Amino acid sequence: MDIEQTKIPQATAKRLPLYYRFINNLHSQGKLRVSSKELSEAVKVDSATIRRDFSYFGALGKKGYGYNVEHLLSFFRKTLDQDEVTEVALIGVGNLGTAFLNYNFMKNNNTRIKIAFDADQKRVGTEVGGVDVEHIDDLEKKLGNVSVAILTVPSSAAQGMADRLVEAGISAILNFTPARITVPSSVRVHHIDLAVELQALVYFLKHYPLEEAEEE
Amino acid sequence: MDIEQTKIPQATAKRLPLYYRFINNLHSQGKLRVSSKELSEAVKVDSATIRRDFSYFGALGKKGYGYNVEHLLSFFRKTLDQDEVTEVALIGVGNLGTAFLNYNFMKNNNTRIKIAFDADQKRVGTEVGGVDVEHIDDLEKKLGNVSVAILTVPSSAAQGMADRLVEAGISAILNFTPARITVPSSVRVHHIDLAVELQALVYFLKHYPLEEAEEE
DNA sequence: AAGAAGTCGTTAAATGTTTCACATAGTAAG
DNA sequence: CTTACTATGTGAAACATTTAACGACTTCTT
Repeated sequence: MDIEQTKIPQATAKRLPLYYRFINNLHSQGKLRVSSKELSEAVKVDSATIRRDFSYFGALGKKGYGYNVEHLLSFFRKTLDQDEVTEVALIGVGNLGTAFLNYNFMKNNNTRIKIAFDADQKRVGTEVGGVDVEHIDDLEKKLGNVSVAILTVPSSAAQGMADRLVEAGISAILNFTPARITVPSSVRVHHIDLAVELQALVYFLKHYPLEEAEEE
Repeated sequence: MDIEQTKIPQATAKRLPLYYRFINNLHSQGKLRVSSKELSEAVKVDSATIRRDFSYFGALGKKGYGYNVEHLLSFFRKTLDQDEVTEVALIGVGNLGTAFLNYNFMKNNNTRIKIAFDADQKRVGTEVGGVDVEHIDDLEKKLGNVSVAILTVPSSAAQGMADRLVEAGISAILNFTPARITVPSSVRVHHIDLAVELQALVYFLKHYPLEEAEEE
């Protein structure tokens, strides 16, 4: 079905959801056409990069005109499987987990947090952001065929939970704990390490001076 | 002072905080030496990449021996300015903001959230995770010489808040809103877009199949 | 209808990052 | 001391990504 798509660079793939959201915005605003230059200003990605990214999917635009918003939107919807919702489980309803549950992922999105798990009996049985919280002991029983998990547990519990998720058949984990988890090569893991992000920003700030402020 | 450091690749710079944390762990465990191979398994970064990264800072190791943990740690502490705390302000004490305030950034870290701001009078005057919450109207008055801001406001407020932060003299913004904010070129912005991260993971899962599970 | 202006899609060049592979220098042991 | 081993640091190759530049085609203007 998508043998060709395998050739799309990862850097491009990571930008697709971003493009999708902005194209969606344009569509809501009733805009009919958009150029790579305009889009570039909105998403802060070089216009040549945008044209290159789009070109991996064939000729989406028209020379001298730009891109038709409607067409672009329906194309991206297909490509990002916006019509097919991916169900997600959230593990660990602490502060960060709660933030996720309350975050409205559904606005432009193809993912739904279907179920949440926590070890704290006080939270079990409650509903957070419209999602039922189950006890972590029932993970295997209640996970169903959910294939993606968001891991927002304390880092000491991360590897153990990852093992259980893998055993339960999960295919991908979005890991928000500082722990670097080990999983079989068939499971995809993305790390988002908030402390590292903040430290890296501070490091860049101190060591990579930007040009001096130009007055607005 | 760090003319040489300007040459360090950004990809390397982003890994430094990660290395630092794991070296710190090893030190706490009383480990005296570590090889690039060992470290590689812990942080999930190729050992050649680790050696290359370290080499930008000169010869930190010894051939045939590896790296002295104590020495590595004190080197990284200096390099990442661990002795000098960078003060951070958090804007928007919603779910995500609260998660940040409760997150213990201080464990291995050179950053401290010193003050938080919110528009909701009910939150003003309270303390979350040990940080006082001030009213957003007092931003300019109470910001002091804080140079980094974490932006966890609704995306509709993002650009406006960014403008105020810039005006108030902030140097770097960690933007958790989906909005792509526009700032003068002297201000550094990093985006972390949770919805995009999740969508990208799902996209990779569907379009970039990993090798089949090898039994553990 | 013709010329001017605009914008894509792409070739080629530049830039950035990772990985291989090995000479070298140090360790460890007898 | 000598030999065997180990693991760094790095030159060079491979790989990945971005950016510049421009020919070709479309739309717009007169």
